[in-house]
Amino acid sequence: MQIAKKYLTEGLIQLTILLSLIGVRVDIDSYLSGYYTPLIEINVGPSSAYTQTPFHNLRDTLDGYSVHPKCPELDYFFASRRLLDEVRTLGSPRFPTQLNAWLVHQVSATDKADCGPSTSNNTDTNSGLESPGDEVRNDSEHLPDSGQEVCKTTPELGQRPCSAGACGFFKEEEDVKVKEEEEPVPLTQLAHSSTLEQESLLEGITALSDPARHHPPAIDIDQHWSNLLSLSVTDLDDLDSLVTERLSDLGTDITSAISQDVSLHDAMVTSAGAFGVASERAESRPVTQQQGTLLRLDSHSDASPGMAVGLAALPFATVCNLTGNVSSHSALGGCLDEAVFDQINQLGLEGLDTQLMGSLESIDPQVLEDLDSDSGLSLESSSGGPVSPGSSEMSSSSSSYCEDECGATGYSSEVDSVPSKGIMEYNTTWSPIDLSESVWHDHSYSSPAFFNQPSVTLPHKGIKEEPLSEDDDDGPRFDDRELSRDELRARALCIPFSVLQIVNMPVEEFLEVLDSHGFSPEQVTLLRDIRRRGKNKLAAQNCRKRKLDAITGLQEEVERLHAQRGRLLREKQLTAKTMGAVGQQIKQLTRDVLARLRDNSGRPLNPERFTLQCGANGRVVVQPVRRPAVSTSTGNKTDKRKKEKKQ
DNA sequence: ACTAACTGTCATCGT
DNA sequence: AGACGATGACAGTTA
Repeated sequence: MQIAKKYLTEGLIQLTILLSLIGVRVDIDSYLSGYYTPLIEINVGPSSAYTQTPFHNLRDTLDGYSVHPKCPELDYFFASRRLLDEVRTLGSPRFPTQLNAWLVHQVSATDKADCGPSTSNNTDTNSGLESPGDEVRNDSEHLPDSGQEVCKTTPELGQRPCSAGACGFFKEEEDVKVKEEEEPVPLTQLAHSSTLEQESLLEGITALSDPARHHPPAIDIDQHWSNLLSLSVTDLDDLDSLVTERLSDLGTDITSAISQDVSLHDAMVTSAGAFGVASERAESRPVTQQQGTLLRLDSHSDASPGMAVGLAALPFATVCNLTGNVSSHSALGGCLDEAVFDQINQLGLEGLDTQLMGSLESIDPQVLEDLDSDSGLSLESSSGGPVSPGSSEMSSSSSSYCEDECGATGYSSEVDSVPSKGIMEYNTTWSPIDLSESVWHDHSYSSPAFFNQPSVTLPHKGIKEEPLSEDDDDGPRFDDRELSRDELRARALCIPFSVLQIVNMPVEEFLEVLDSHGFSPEQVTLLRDIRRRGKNKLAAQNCRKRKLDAITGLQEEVERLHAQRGRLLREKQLTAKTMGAVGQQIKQLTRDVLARLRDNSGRPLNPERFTLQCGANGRVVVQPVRRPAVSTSTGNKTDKRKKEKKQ
């Protein structure tokens, strides 16, 4: 998931950069939220919740190419990633995406305050023409002539604290975690490093796109577009034609360029403090809004490869040169109309990966503290159900025991709390892998609360509990919660590990814990029992799930066989009817033929005494009807009986 | 009170 | 030998 997110984010960021360079302001947050809808569908697979996958094994194969055979979701996921890598190696800058949110207009610095962190736009329907509505008109009225175009990406990409893929890609995130141990930095901020890195990159690139600093030469707009479109002669013919059509509309108002589904407030960022404002607004945005956008926006991953060659392949300078012209709400705005965007939406974006990632490496971790990611998808996409209490505490899951059994662990990965001190040493050694998206349900050991709260187990009935607010303190949150027996035992024996930790840590780590902490024999026994019971609990859940699946499969097969039986019976009846009809026809034909034949005496043949036989060579011959052997046999029998009687 | 469904746990077996 | 997964059986809980 993280990898998919990363790719997606990269692509969108790159597209955003490109569009910003030509003066188009893009709201990618809503798109990013919507992108995960299909991923959610993947994650809510039927067996995902019960699949126990030793993802600590995957830690050693961060590329993820070694997929546990029992995790089809991961298999699918890594296969997709591998395909993406292969596509990457081809050098073709393509990434199938679709953007549904666009905004093309300028905003003055004074509008920033007016716009504010509104959240209404993201909950609008897909028809972007109606969503911005009045605001579009207002903004168009406020369009300053000297307004600067600023590319803004709302950092709403909720970064899961850990996932197999993310661990492989965001090394710097791990570095941040190490640093986090030194400084009590909220994990919430740290977990979104990927997004922040991209923003940092954008911040650096914005200088290039800033018309105030980068005044492109005044070149004819049509020539620019000709250059632009000529780069995709084969794949963008439609786009070309569309653009040509749109060129006739160059005189239209700039507001017409707002094609669809524009999250106006999110997209409007003035030139002053672009990213700061963006980040602040991102923080203030309610998560529920992200959910709304997540459900509202659709995303396509099936974009035709042919369309993948486009803006991403544009020379950087060419795009830059367009900046000033387009930003001045010239007639080019008409070119950026809906139909054109539909084409552009499918353009590939991976061409700049290397360059961008290189810039991402230079992220300043300190910046992460100022930014937040609403991660409108983390909770929803991961749980597929009620948010587990304490899900917000998965934080340390980004750095702790979210390992294999996280398959049944559920929920998510909202990162916001302080990691458990007792497990800090493991936080640094275990790669964070968040498989919460593969989880459907709660289990005692799966509650994310246990990551941070040693010796605390969420009882099963905790599923029905309302999700706790994320800003709750750890202490009272768990005091009023019923503890499992193992948690009570662990507390009684002062075991500094939560049940979840005990269960989920790799065996090597577990043995090391047993050896290095100087536990008493009772404590060791309890630790082993807790681990055994926890694993067995998950195994039982998995087993039951498989059993139900098997039952379901058998029921389906029974239904299928019933249907097949009925179909065969009908075929049999039909065949019998056909055979009967054919037999009657043959009999009738035989009678007709025989009636027209004459014997040596010139008399017609008796149909009862003669019949027609069709030979293998196709010849038809008249044969006398053989008396049934039964009659002879019966005669023989009667003879035998007579003889017996005589005897 | 009874029942079905769900869940945790134990014992056992195989890998 | 030990860890682990799978699974049947049993018991507790809950609706």
